[in-house]
Amino acid sequence: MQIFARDGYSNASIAEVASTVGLTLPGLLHYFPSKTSMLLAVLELRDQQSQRWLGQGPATLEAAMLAPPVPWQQLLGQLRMINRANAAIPGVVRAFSLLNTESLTEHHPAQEWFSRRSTLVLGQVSRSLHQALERGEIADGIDPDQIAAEIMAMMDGLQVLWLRRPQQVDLVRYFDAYLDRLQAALQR
Amino acid sequence: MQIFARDGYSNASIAEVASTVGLTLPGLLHYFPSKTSMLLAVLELRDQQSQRWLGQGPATLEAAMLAPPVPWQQLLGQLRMINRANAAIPGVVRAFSLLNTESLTEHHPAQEWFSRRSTLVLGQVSRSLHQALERGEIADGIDPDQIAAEIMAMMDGLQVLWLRRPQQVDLVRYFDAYLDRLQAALQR
DNA sequence: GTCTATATGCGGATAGAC
DNA sequence: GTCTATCCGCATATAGAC
Repeated sequence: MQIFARDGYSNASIAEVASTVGLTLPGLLHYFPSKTSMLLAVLELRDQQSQRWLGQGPATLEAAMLAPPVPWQQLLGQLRMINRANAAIPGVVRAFSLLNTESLTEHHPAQEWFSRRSTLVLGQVSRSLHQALERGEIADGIDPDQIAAEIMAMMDGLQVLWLRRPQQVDLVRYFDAYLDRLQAALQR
Repeated sequence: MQIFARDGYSNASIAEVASTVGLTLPGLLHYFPSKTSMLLAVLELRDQQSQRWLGQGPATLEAAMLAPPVPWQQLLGQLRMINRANAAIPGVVRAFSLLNTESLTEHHPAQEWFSRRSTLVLGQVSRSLHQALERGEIADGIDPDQIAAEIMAMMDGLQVLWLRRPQQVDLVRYFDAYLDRLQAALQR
């Protein structure tokens, strides 16, 4: 994770990972047979972490999509908490910001993972808002898909800007301010 | 630009650039003495393009920061137009999205360029809003720096999401919807 | 201005000893 | 389980002929 955070995936050298953990390259490759398998292990680690954050939710991502939607106020609260937690682990955020765009290239081993992640996040937010619409909890004319994409774009975009200018960009305060305004607009 | 758009910078091979334009590698290096110089040429090209978009504005970026701020409504209109233009050139957007995060790594040759770009964009938006505040054109309690970072994060974040899911994410409509709501909130 | 040939280095991965 | 030695490919860049 440290090396991927510093160099991204394709630019990282697993030989350096090996020496960092006090092994030679073949020694490390005994545990992870290829560079790709190392990356997938890191992504899997993140999946486990996410599940811990989201508490006692459904076990698999598919199950989460099938379960009844989370109330929208609660969901936005969860996103605030995730963002807050992210602000304390810039290395992890860095790794995933780099991997996120890097995985836009063809045949990238993390492509599936990020595609899946966006499907999940967009889907969850969209479904929550859709439910709120049906119940008349939020204003008509709201497009759940648009709002969902907006929120995800803001989270990821703010992270990149924060990584570039940590002194000027306050990740927590800025995201909260954005969500405050969004919530006010939705409720109207 | 094509090759950088497909592979990013460090992953791109200038030998492939050479063969794409019908040259051998040394033939290409006759014009661009190094890979880095090619990248800088691409960035410079983008600078020229930006200047054309922003019309008859100040010639240099420094001059733009010293000139009186653009009225905020007009500035947001310019951002809408830039976003609209971007939607027609996914290859360029792709190249710069990849380079943007890639340049977060140390010693990356595009680091300065993107750092400078963020300084400029954040500064311009922030100054416009600051002026509007002084004139009482927008609501008190607005933080110009926060709003500026928000807008830039949204532009860059939406681009990445759009590149990943072009079918689901409508770059123009989503950004306009976001700015509509932001403008309404500012004016209140 | 463009080429062939080459220098040089680093990358991931494997063979096989211990 | 970890090592040394090695293979192989691809990268940027250079030398020097034409």
